[in-house]
Amino acid sequence: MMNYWLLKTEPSSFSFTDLVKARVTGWSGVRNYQARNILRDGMKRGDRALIYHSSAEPTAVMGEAEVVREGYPDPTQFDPDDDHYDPDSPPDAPRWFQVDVCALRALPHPVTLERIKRAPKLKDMLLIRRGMRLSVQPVTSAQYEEIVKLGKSPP
DNA sequence: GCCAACGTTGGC
DNA sequence: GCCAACGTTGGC
Repeated sequence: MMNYWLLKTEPSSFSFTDLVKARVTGWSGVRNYQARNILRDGMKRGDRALIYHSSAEPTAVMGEAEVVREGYPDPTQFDPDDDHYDPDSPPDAPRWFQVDVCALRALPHPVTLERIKRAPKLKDMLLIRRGMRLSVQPVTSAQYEEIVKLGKSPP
């Protein structure tokens, strides 16, 4: 049973292009408990994820990725030189987790937030729920397929 | 456990 | 840069 997700990233720090270049990447730096629970318990090998650019021009789903390693402790929480260092995370019971993802393919036409808001089939996406800021969130298979379909044609 | 103050996210 | 809508922290 495959699950579907959406991962937000700010392209100024890590873009979908960076993911393509890196091939396999640890999705590190998530510091929200709800998102942590999804990374630790929800995401399974083979699951698919939409990669979304936030705080970008335009804000849009850029491409697809696959989960290639399930949740394990995010090493950046123990690195004092890292922006996401968490001195309160116990090494024997790490607080923050990450998965590894691999880029699958770019959408030929990135699906902008504006377009998502206009698509009737996408009206229930968590992404466009008011105040919904989760950086790791579930999507339904129908929502996932609709985004991929929209991404094949210009707006 | 309540809740005010504070910090963060993220669209605009 | 603004600010709404959160989430977190910490005094009580």
